[in-house]
This record gives sequence, structure tokens and C-alpha cells, in this order.
Amino acid sequence: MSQGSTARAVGEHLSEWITEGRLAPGDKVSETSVASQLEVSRNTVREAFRLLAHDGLLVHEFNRGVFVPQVTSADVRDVYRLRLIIEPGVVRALTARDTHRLGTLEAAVAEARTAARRRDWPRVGTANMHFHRSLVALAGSPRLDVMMRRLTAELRLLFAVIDDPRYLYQPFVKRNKELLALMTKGRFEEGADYLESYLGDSEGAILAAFEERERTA
Amino acid sequence: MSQGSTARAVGEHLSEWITEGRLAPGDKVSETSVASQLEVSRNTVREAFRLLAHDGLLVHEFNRGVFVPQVTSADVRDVYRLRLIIEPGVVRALTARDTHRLGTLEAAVAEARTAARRRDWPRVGTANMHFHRSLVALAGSPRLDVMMRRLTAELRLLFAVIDDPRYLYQPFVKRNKELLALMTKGRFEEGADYLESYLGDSEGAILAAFEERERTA
DNA sequence: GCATATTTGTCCGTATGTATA
DNA sequence: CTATACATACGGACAAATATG
Repeated sequence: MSQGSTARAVGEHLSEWITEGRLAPGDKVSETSVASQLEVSRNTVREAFRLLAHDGLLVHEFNRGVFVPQVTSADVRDVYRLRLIIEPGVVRALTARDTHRLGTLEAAVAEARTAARRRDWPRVGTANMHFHRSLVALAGSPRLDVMMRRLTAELRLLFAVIDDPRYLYQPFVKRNKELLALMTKGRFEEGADYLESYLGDSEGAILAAFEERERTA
Repeated sequence: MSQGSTARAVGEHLSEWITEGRLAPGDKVSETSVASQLEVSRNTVREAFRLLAHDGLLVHEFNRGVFVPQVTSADVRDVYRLRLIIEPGVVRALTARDTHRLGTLEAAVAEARTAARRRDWPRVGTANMHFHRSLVALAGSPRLDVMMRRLTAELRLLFAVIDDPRYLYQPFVKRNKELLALMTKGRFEEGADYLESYLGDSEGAILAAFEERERTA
């Protein structure tokens, strides 16, 4: 309606429903129900489904419909394996003249700070995504950007499983800030090492939550 | 109809048209023309467009339609940058017990050999794609597999620009075979180094063709 | 295992808005 | 600036596949 396609708008809605837990992992997402709730045609809903399936936020099973992915600890490991390859690699490849291109990272850090002050943890999570996407964008590779967009989208899916988001999101604020400080000083090698251990900790925390959940279930 | 969706079948057709040059880079791909030529509905064509756009074989511009990507030397560099990160990394991470899991690679090498004997260069190209996809599959990462599928699809797009495919495809046959030999012996570090230089040469050859083309155009 | 109801996959016709000649 | 072409979106329809009782 306003700007962009309605299919994209429907996609945004669905994306929120997923990250807010209104749509739980494993849930079936019916074409007709979404179409009637958002008052759009079924065709448009199908278009939105494709967009989200593209980012891994929905899975499409032929003749059965679309579902919210049932993420497991294996997915956590896979996502973090790729993050550990990509993100420190990008930081390590930076040089002194990149210290002037960190504006978007600063913005993301500021966004996270104000959100944390307001105890708005979902927004802290969004800011964290912005930070890491901006970080990867420094590499200047369009294809890497697409891949990182996918990964951060799936990250939201993983975080959505966690009951208490604060416990996971809060550490990000400080650590992103510290990583940025290292990078501003041009200490990229140190930054990459810092990022590696930071990602390792993050993976460990999420993994623990998942394995606990998988044990009880 | 037969197996899978008709949208997928339409996607296969379009994919062939692109790699065969029937659809040239920069061409607009009209919904209605494809729908009438393949005798399917516009709706189905739109679904197929999304599928191919997902793999980078088509680009979608809002309110303007879909186009065959206008690939440039910058795209060559970007694709190879990612290949150089991913593929040698996978090989380096392998261990002795992976030497028994190289069956798909052997099959791809054999496929390339027989195709080369028949001077069927497009088929050699396909076999080469299979080889590198199988290689990355050894890492056991579903998300890396998806990414590699995208990259190889785009690779076909790059190769489609080259006039004489034999010149580019022929070296692959021998080099894939030699890489496989190293891997079979468990010499993964050497294999990774070999792959790096091999990819570097490949990039250089394609890049030269692109820069020549961009100079004349 | 069967009959039924639901839902998806596909198609068509039409209206509206956007881009471009 | 107007006119044309085309993409976006709608709503209804039907067959086929799936899920349900």
C-alpha cells in the first residue's frame, strides 16, 4: 500500500509473529487464515511465504503448506559455525583506512544502549542484528551480505525459543561496544580474536538452553 | 504435474534458457510471454521467478519486472572471493576418516571424463558444479550447502558469457581429478593449497574474458 | 480402510497503480 | 503530458492432495 509491496508487508507481520512467539516452532501457517486475518488475497500470502522461506524463517512442504521451522541444537551449531567463519574473517581482513567506515556500527551500538536502558530486549536483539550485519557489510561483498541476512534472520528464530531474552541479549550490548572500540583503534587482529570468543560464549549459552529444552521434551 | 511443482519445472526451463544463451544478460523476462510460451498461468510464472531469484539467476526489480542479471567482472571477483573462503576451508577441515566419503566426488570426476571425451562441454561444466558442490557437502553444513548451490548457479551465469566454453572447462577435468587423488591419500592440506591456486587460475581466466568484453563494450 | 472435509496448487479475469515511450 | 504497456494485487473457481473422522 504505502511503500513497497503488500507481500513484503505481510512478510513483516509474519516475521513479527514468529519472533514474538505468536507463531511457535512447528506451527503450520495456513494460507487462508493469514489471508483473512491480514485482509489480503491468498496469492499475496503465498508470495509473502516465498519471501520468508527465502530467509529460512518458514519452510515450505509441497502440498502440505508452510511451517515455522522446528529448530534444534544442530541448527544452533550450524549457524554459529558459519558465523565463526565469516565474522572474524571479515574483521581480520580490514585495514587502517577502514577505521573511518564504522559509522553504521556506532549507530547500532547506540541503538542497543538506549534500548537496553528502556529494558526493551527485543529491540536490543534487533540492534544486535544490525551490528553484525553492518560488520559483515564492511567486506563489501554483496553475496556475503545476502548470506548474513539469512543467518541473522535464523538467529532471531533461535532466540525466539529462549524464554528469558534478557539473559542472552544483555551481554551483547557491552561486547559489541568493546569490539567496536578495538576496531576504531585499528586493532583488528585483537578484535577478531575477541569476536571469536564472544561468539563462542554466545553459542554456548544458546546451546545450553536448547539442550535443556531437548532433554525435557 | 509429474514430480514436484509446475513452478519448479518452469524454473528449470528458464534456467536452461539462461545458460544456453537464449536469454541474454540484461534481458527482461516478461511474465506474460513466459506464461504463454510454456502454457502456464502468470501466477505460476511468478512463483518460478521467485525460485530463480533466490539462486541469483534472475533479479527482481519492484514494479519493473525480472531481468537476467548483468554480470560484471565485479561479480566474478565476488563469487571467487567466497569460493576461496569456503572451498579450501572445507578441505582443510577434513580428517583421515573422511577419505571413505569421497564417492560423490569420484562420480563427478567420472562424469566429467566421459563428457569431455564426447566434447560435451556444457555437460563438463555441470559435472564440475557437481564436484564442487559435493566437496562442500563434506562439511556437513546444510546452510553452507545452500550457499554453495547459489554460488554454483551464479557460476553458470558467469560461464554463459564466455564464447568458447571448452577453453575454460577443459582444465577442470584434470584438476578435479588431481585434487581428488590428493584427498583420497588424506593429504588435505596439500589439497587445499592446490585448490586455492586452481581457483585463482580459474578466476583469472574468466576475469580476463570479462575485462576484454568490458573494454570492447 | 474408507468416505469426507479441508487445504493446497493452479488457473482465469479484472482492476489499479507504476514506469516508460 | 499523455498514452501505452506491464506489474501488482484481488477474488473466485476447480482439481488434486492431504488430513480427519
